Amino acid sequence: MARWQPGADGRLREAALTLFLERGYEHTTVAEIAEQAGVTARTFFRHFPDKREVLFSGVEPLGTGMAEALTAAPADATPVEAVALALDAAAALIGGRRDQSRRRQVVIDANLELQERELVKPATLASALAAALRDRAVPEGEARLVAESAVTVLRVGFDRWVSSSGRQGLAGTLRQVLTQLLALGPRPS
Amino acid sequence: MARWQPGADGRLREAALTLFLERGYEHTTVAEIAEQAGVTARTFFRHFPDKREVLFSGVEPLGTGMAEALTAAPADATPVEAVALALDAAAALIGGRRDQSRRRQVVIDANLELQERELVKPATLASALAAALRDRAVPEGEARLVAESAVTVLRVGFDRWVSSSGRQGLAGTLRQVLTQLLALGPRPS
DNA sequence: GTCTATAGTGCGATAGAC
DNA sequence: GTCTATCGCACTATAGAC
Repeated sequence: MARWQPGADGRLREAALTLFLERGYEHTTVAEIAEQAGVTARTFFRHFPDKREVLFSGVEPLGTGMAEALTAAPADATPVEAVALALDAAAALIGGRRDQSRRRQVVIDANLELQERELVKPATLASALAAALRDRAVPEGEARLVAESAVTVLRVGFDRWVSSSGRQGLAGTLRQVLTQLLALGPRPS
Repeated sequence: MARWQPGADGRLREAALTLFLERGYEHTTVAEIAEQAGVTARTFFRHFPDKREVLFSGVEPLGTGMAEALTAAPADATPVEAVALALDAAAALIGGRRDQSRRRQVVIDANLELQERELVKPATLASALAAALRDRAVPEGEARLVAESAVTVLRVGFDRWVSSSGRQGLAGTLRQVLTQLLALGPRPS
């Protein structure tokens, strides 16, 4: 028998989510999470710098993945088209975990400290996307605006998807929200 | 002579901003701010629930003002047209204090704790705007998206305005960014 | 570990506007 | 008289210095 089971990372995430839902974030200790995942507290901190991070570290790949999609988009794609591809990439990354996303949202909504932390994510994500757009030779002003709007679409779409009955996938929801945003024009007088 | 001079609120804000710029947020005590404003520390806390808030409480009227503008917009205005009016209201509220806004930004950019706090503001603002839009019988989904986009425009435009040479007023900048956003369509394939 | 400075609270008293 | 903004002081909690 193996000395340790693989996938400690995912088990820790799952254990944390379960326990946070059961007894609340503040009333759950790292030791309890580790125990439920079959590892020691020391191992927890090897995977996550602090207790909060077990809920948030999963979203870093999102920024990377979306930025990569922007970079990989055809050279002749408009900024908006490139962003649409980045949103597809985001959906591919988290679209399969709707239930987990919903549980995570419940935990965060119940804790003020986590909510503040949750706000940092879209802000850094927007910066990353803006940088990737600038690398595509998109002018500074437009890059910032398009990146922020992409994050808006992601956030609004994600919320819709999480709280919906789930007939539509995340990718479809994001596309739909993007379309809705682009259809807001024409310019008012 | 009066026992106390009126306008303690504004004096405290100004004193705080000046001192924060001089010695940094963390190296300025509430007592010092109060002294410079000609009041006691106890009075500071009667105006602001905590030290950070002296930098942020000024933006609450922004949410109120924008929400009121949304409510007051003509009944036949589209959501986007109503939002344009709300952005005008925002510009009227802070457009005259470009220098103060810039100084405030310098202070916030120098302190992580303040940056986190700064992220909460747009989030609550978006909620307020979404609520005001729903009161205009805008469907839930669209209200959320339009409100978030309005905040995006406000944030991007505000940044441009603060860091620009200032030939263009805030109102003009916001209108310009809104136009740019609405011009992002048409929908990509 | 102790000591100190600071953030932040509770409450009674006071001065002036109305 | 009420109402509001202030002061003054005693207090707790905590973060950092030592």
